[in-house]
Amino acid sequence: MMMPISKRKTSMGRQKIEIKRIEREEARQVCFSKRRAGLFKKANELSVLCGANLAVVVFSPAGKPFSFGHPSVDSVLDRFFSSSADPTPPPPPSFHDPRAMTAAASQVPELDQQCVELAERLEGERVRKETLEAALRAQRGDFARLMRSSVEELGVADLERLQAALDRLRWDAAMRVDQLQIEAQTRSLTLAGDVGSVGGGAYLGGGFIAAAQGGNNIDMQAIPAPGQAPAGFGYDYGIF
Amino acid sequence: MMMPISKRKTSMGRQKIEIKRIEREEARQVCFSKRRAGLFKKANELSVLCGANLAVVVFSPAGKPFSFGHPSVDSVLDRFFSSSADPTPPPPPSFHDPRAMTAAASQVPELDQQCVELAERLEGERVRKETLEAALRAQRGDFARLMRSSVEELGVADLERLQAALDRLRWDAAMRVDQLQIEAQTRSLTLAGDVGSVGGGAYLGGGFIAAAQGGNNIDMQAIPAPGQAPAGFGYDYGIF
DNA sequence: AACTATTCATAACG
DNA sequence: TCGTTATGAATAGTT
Repeated sequence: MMMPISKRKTSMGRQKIEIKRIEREEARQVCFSKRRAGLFKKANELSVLCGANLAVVVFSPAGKPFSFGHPSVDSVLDRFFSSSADPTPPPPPSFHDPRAMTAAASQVPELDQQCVELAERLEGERVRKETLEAALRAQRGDFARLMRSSVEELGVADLERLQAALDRLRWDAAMRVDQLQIEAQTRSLTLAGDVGSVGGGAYLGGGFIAAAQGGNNIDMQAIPAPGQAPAGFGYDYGIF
Repeated sequence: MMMPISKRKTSMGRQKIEIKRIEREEARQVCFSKRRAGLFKKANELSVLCGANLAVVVFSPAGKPFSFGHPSVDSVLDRFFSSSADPTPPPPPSFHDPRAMTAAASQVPELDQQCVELAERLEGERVRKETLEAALRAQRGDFARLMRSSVEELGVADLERLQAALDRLRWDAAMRVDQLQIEAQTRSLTLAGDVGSVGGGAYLGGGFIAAAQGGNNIDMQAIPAPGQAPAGFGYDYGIF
């Protein structure tokens, strides 16, 4: 066990540290980089080893956002929101997009007209939708900020009023959904009857990402430019 | 250096494994539990050491959702969405830069982070209260109008997503209401080690995983089953 | 960024 | 699921 005299310890090795905020700015930044990489690696391993869907979103001390997701950040967060938001949909809608029935239609000639109408309506709707979604996206940030600020800074009374407002909005939306459904059903009643039930061609508008198993269909990226929309992130799922 | 014959290696220790899907069901579940705990621990350490805001959402192989966030999952995801949707916070000044007052930080590691956050929130509230409330009222009105007009135009799929989104927002607000009410109480309870399972039955169990290192304001939980109030702290929301 | 001594995480097992 | 152990991995401090 001879040590070459000339070669003493060249490192103190890893020292034990307390888990508390690192005050020294530079050290904090270095630690962040290392540990963020480690965290993402762990996240990836977990997703691969166990086939788990997961998303990680991290803001650096400087405010830069980083994210990791399997199969994608969006799909995981969508799933998360859905599972947490589902509790109370009052007039539970049973089937989805009228678009789904377009394919199922037209066996009977006289019903083609219905299909055409629906398709036309769809087209117009699609155009309008794009415009509106853009507007809504613009609003989304504001609204998110509104929620955040209200959630953190307003009192209970304000929050309850806000809840009431949200309830009304949701009610309006639900009413509208029902109307559209009834309308669609009425118009295509003689067609295929009940078109899709629930699961059918459900992901027409959603665009679900199939999880590539075995391989690594992952999504790991950093958003460098502060003050810019994170390129490569598709938050174009429509609303939220 | 003779080994006592009677005492061979009692463990193979950690073996190197390939990062690929674990096929054996049970082993996969075990691995998931351990690694999820490890991931959350790492996430917590990162948030504490570097003061980073972060959120982790994980679905178990069985589909059960787990989440960890600092300061909270929602706030981080809202910020994430905002930063991707609207990188340039206009009138409402950015209230989210914890780094702004980090200089005044720690001597007492346990309480430091909390103090900073509380002081931050208080300060922000004091300075912006009137302005904020006015802005919120205005924005709320605008948003409501926008939504009302939008529901007339959007497709069913979009409307359903909107419903889900509104449900989530309402859920967030409800959570916050409750948090405001119990904040003082729970603050003293947030110190705990890792807690094991998320008890409960099918799919989404109630229950939670609370873990706080160094007395930080974090949020680690499994979300509740649909139709149930978020359980785990032993209180009831009574809002829905 | 690279290096290394050390702490930490965890695969295998009871 | 929980505890133990030996070993693979992550990383704090230094260069």
